[in-house]
This record gives sequence, structure tokens and C-alpha cells, in this order.
Amino acid sequence: MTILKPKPNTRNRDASKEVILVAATEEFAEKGLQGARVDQIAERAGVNKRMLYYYFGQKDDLFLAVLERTYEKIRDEEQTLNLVEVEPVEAIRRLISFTWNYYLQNPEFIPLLNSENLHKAVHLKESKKIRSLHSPFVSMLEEVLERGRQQGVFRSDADPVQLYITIASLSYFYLSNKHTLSTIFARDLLSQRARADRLSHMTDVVLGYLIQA
Amino acid sequence: MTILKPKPNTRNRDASKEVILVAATEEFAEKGLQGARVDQIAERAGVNKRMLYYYFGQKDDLFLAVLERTYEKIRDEEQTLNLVEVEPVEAIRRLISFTWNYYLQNPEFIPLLNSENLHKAVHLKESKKIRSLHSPFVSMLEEVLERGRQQGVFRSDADPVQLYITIASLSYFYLSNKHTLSTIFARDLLSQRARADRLSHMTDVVLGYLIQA
Amino acid sequence: MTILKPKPNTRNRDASKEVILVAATEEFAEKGLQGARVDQIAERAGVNKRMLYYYFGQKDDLFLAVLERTYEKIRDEEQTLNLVEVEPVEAIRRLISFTWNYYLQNPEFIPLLNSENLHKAVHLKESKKIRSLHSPFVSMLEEVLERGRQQGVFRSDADPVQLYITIASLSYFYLSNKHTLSTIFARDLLSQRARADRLSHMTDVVLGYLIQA
Amino acid sequence: MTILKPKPNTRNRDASKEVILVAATEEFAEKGLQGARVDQIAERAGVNKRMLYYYFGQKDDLFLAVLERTYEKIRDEEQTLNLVEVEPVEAIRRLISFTWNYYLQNPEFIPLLNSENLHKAVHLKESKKIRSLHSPFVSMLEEVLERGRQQGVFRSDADPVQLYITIASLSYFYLSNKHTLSTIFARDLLSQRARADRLSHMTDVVLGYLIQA
DNA sequence: CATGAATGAGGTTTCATTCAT
DNA sequence: GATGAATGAAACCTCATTCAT
Repeated sequence: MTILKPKPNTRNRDASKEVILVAATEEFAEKGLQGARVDQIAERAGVNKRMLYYYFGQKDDLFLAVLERTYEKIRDEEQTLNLVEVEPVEAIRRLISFTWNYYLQNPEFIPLLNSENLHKAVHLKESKKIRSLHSPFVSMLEEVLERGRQQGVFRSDADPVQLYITIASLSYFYLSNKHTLSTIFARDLLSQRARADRLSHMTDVVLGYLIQA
Repeated sequence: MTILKPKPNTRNRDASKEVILVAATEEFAEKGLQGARVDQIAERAGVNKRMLYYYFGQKDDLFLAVLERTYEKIRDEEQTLNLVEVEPVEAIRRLISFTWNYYLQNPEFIPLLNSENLHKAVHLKESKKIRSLHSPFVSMLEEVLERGRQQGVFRSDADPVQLYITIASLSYFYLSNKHTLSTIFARDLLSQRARADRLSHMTDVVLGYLIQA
Repeated sequence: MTILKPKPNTRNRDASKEVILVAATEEFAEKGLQGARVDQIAERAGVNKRMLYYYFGQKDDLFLAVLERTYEKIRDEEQTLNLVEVEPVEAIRRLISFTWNYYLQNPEFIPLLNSENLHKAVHLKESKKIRSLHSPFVSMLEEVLERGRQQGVFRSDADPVQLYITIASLSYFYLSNKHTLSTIFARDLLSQRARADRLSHMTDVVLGYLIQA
Repeated sequence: MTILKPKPNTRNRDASKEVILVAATEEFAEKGLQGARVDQIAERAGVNKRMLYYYFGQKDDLFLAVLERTYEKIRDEEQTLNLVEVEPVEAIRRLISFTWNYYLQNPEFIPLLNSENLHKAVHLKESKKIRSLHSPFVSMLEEVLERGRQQGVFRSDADPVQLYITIASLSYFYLSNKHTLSTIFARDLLSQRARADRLSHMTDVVLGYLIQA
């Protein structure tokens, strides 16, 4: 008895939705919500423009779907970082490194969030899916900080949410503003060397702050 | 040598340009480069749409003019921070505090830079005016770090550009992403209390990193 | 002679057609021929859109089917009004009252006819079914008028078709134009009181005209 | 000194608006609000499609403008009917005749009102202009009825609003439903003869009702 | 009989830009 | 310098209809 494989291409709801979402993610990330063109998304996806509306409704709804997918994806990956059994200092290193590498390897992430912030997060606020999708990082951080504190390694007044935002900031801003920064500093901020330097610096900053004198 | 007669309508000309720039700054900051409407800018400025083209050319040129003004403004204010005679630790506090407050009081700054980065800084790269407009912060930082090092207060391996970017990051990301962050954390990030906490945290982070054990 | 086996799914077939017709009637009445949406009709009917085409062909054909059903329905009801044995004056009262109440209780009737008239009755003209579906009212009226004339009660120059149109007019226009009329007169034309007044007035008008001085 | 004539065609606000309104009136009357095509209106008017939006906003706003113009036009003409010095019976004749002829000579009137009623008069209800634009007919009728009553010619219980609606009904329905009626009766309702017959019949009906036995 | 996916044509609306005065 | 009218291109979105299963 053979297993029935779902048809590869035509008449396939999930495949069509997926291909549209991928195309939309690219387009929105490159051009922003307003700059993105529905026609372009359809063309990139290789589907009829009408399908976007059939599956996702308005352009804004499609944008929300992209956002939701984007958040789910990073949350999924974050989940895989199990830091419970790792030494506190090493755990912090891994968090920083993960954040940095995730932004580097998923270049759509930053522009999508910037677009959403330009629109005052109106889409996010309407989404029940995302609002409750807290990053597991915060609770991980809390646990790591607590262990570090008990071991007398970490300072005792560090707030996990502030620290989470700080860790994100250090990578995010550097990459989000790479074009203006590199123009003004006339420096390549993304050379292999520069990337290693940045990661090293960020780790120094966070650990310099956290580790007790 | 002939005497240059001042044009009779220089005043009007400058006033018109200024009012247009102010309106354009608001519109671009609120909606982004693509989302901004030429009609809206003209209406906000209370001038005829044709004037925008007369004075600034295309929409992109106007955007560049806005960017240039924006950079000049922050550079001007940065200049006023004279840190030469201030103790190194206090100098760092002031840099952080200035950055934070500047972003808070000039809310157009962040979205404009985000727009420009979405467009890969194409405008900035064409502008001779801005490319050479380095922030005086970097040289200030260099001098402050040196003094701190000589006094045995600061660590010796801190790079001024990395540190500059780090200081900017901590404020910028927090404010740039305030809408998504506050949605996801279900927390008011801009209450008086939250703002004070953030400033304090950022100072701790930077000084915690800089000050030698 | 072969026996015709009833098709096993005739029941389903008829039920489906009926449910579609009901839904289509509502949709066409509410939105007009152009404003009605095929998707909406299918959704209202709870059947797959494809079924509409399967059973009725094009949208226009469906509209014609609705029209035919609509005419048949009113003709059926008109048939039940047996006025042969009723006194002429009372017969006229009943005709007016029936017309008025039919329009009130079948609010789809007026908008459907208005739609068809907007389209110059192209559907009706193609329909063999309806073209010959004369209202029995006209012949009833003829008979009633004749009796009234013979009894010396009614004027002798009344034309039955004119009178039929007149009786329809008085109710039809009032209800068809209720929204504009009530807006302009700032008056509720459909309160219980207003409805009674209208019926009474219409009866007075027709009988005032008919009954010989 | 010559008088400056406004430019005949281009760059002329009023002329453009007028030509658009005329075209829109025709298109809306022929096809209804939904059936009318913005492109068609622009083409009929010989202007760029963009102009419709420039002057009137959305399609619905344009429809309202058409409605307003339509009401103003009939109200203007109604004003010219001065019935104060005319004998009551003759006054009623003139009212009926005016109504009939107005509908005949302004064939856009009926379909436009039908469209508006299909949409539950939503446009009219938003228009401050029209809501207060009462027909002078009602007060004229009131005065005529009063004189007729005092002369002992007219019945004493006739309500002017009911009568106004009745007079309108008799012409309106006949013309509004001419296509379905003529199809079903297989009769030309608009021949010269038929038109004369209808006017004569309507007059008989109204006067038959009004004139005291 | 029945269904959900798919489509092409065309609808309304918007936009940056230019023209005529 | 200044203005309001005008435009073409293109954007978003909708619709009746058909296809593949």
C-alpha cells in the first residue's frame, strides 16, 4: 500500500500559501510595507495576483501573515537553545551569539520589524497569535541570571527584560543601520573581520556589565 | 569687483524652503519615504505643490534635503557637548544621556534613518554634504577613553567606534522598536519611570564594561 | 410504454435549486443585478459556487430564473383572489388591499422589477415563460368593472389596463421610493398608522374615481 | 475696455465640473450606481479619469453630486409653476401635467431615484443640501386644496402629502416600469396616443377623487 | 453531484509630476 | 515666484467564470 503524496504543485492550498508567504516576506523586507508591490509578490511567487487576495485578503493582512510567520520562526529557533545546563557566563555568550547570527542569517527580520514599527505596530496589535508569543529568551535569561547570582558571578541588580532588550539592541542597530553607518564611517562593517570584532565587543560589553567586580 | 546685491526675495525664499523642509521632515518621519505623500507635504507646509518641485526637485531630492538637515542638526547639537574638561566617567554619562534625550526629543530622527537604511543609504551616498559630516562624538570618545585609560579607570582595549555604535544602539533600538516591544511585553516602555530605568540601565551597561575591575 | 423511473437524486436537485433561488432572490433584491455577488449568493445558499453555474448557467440566467419565480409567485397568489361573486365596490377594495399587502409582505418584488426595468427588461423579453404570464387581475378587473357599470355604480369609461396600472402605481411608488420620500419629508412612512392611512387614501382615490357621481 | 471672458475650455474649473456631472448623470441613469463605470463617465465627458476624483472624490460622492443636481433642477422647474392665481381644478391639471412631462423630458430622473432607493437613500441622508430641499408642490397643493374646499369644489379630507405622492406615483410607476409593463401587455405604452391616454386617465383619477359629488 | 483552487479581465483609486496661466 | 488644473502610469482590489479533482 503506497502512501498518497499530496500533489506537488497545482491545486495545493498549503503549497500556494507557502510560496506566497515566502515571496511576500522578501518583497516586504526589501521595500517595506508601502514600497512592496502586490504585483511583484505575485510574480515572485509565480502565482496569479488574485490568489493573494484569495488566501490572505488585503495587502495589510498579508503583511500580518508575514509578520506572524517571522515571529514564529525566530521563536521556534529560540526554543532550541537549551541553556539550562550551561554555565551562566557561557549561556550569555550563546544568547548574544545566537541573536547576532540569527539577524545575519535572516536578513528579512530587521526590515520587517522596522516596517511594523513605522506603522506603530498596528498589525501586531490586532494579532492574537503574536501578542502572546513571548520570547522564551526572557525566562531563560531570568533563570541564567539567577544561577549566576547564586554562584556569586553576576551582579544582583540586572533586570532580564532590560538585558534582553540590550542584547538585541547591540546586534540589531548595527545591522539595521549598516548602510548609513558604513557610509559615514567609510568602513566595511560586514567584513569577516568586522563581524568577528562586533561579536567580540558585544560579548565584552554584556559580560563586562554582568560579571561582578 | 562687483558688489553682489542681495536678492530682494531671499527672505521669502528661505522661509518657504524652511517651511517645506519642516513639513517634509514630519511627513517622511511619520510615513517613510514611500508612504509620504507629496500632496500632504505641500498641504502641511501650506504652500503650492509646485513649489516643492521648484525648490527641491524630485521627491527623492527633497528626502535627501531632509536627511541633510537632520544630520546637520544633530551634529550641531553634538558640538555643544564640550567634554574636554569633564572627568572621564562623567563624560561617558553625558554622552549616553545626550544620545537618549536627543532621540526622545527629536522623534523624527530614528524613522528617517530607518527609511534611509531601507533604501540602502542611496541618498546619503550621493550627498557630498553628509558623507564627510562625521560625528564629533567619535573623536570626543577617543579623547575621553584615552584620559580614562591614563587615569587607570577605563579598560585599555575599548574601540571608540564600537563604543559609539554601542551607545547609540542602546537608545536607538529601544525607541525605534517601542511599538513592537511594548506590544509583546504588554508594558509601557515610555512612562517616566520606564524611561528613567532605561537610562540608568544603559549607563550601568556602558560603565560596567568600561570601568576596570 | 416504458415506465419512467424517478431519478434518485431529484429531491436533492430540487432542494438545491430552490435554496439557490431563495438566496439569489434576496441578493438581487438587496443589491440589484449588478450589485449582487455570485459568491454571496453561493454563501447565502450554503452551496458551492460551481453549483450556481451547474444549475442555472450565467449570472444573467440566474437572474431570469429569479424573475420568473417572482412573477409566478405573485400570479399564483393573484389567482386565489376570486372576485367573481363579490360586489364590485368590495372587489376593488380587495384588489387594492391585496396589491398593497403583497408588496409589503414580499419586499423583494419591487427591487427585482426595478432592476429588470433598469435593464430594459432584456431578460423578460427573452423569457417565453413570463411573456405570456398575464396578470389575471386585468381580466378580473374587466369583469368587475362591467358588473359595476351594469349596476350603475361605476363610471363607464374606465379602461381596465389603465386602472390596473393605476392601482399598482399607488402602492408601488410609495414603497419603492420610501427611502427618498421619508428622507425628504422627514417622516416615517411605514409606521402602522402611516400604512393604514396610505391604504385608506388609495382606496378613496380609486373609488372616488370609479364611483359615479 | 474689453470684458475678460473666462477661457472657454481648458483650465476651467466650472466647465470641467459641469461636463463631468452631465456625463455622470447619463451613465448613472443608464446603468445604475453599481453598473456605471468611472472610465465610461470620463470618456463621455472627454476628460481624464483622474479629474473625477480631483473634483468629486469617490464614485459615491460623484453620485451624490449628480443626485443633488437632479433634485435642484426639478425643484427649480417646480418653482416656475405659479398656481396661486389659477382656478383649483385647473391647478391640479397643471400639476399632473407638469409631473408627467417632467419625467418624460428628463428620463434620467426616475432611474437615478430608483438607484438611490436601492441603496436606501444613504447618499441623500448624508446630504445637507437635499434634505431641506422640499418640493414647493406640497405647499402649493395645500393652498390649492384649501381654495377648492372653500369654493365647495373639492372634498374636505384630502391630505396634501398623500396627494402629492399619489400624483407622482401615477406618472412615475408607468414610466419607471414601462419595459416590463409593455413586455407583459405586449403594448406600446409610449406611443403618442398611449401617452395622451395616460395623462387623461391620471387627470380623471385625481379629479374624480378630489371633486365633490 | 460536488468542491476548492485558480484565473484574466477589468474595476476603482492613487500618485508623482507637469502644464497653462 | 506662484497657482490650480491636468495627466499617464500604475497601484490595489474585485468579479464572473472555469479548471482539476
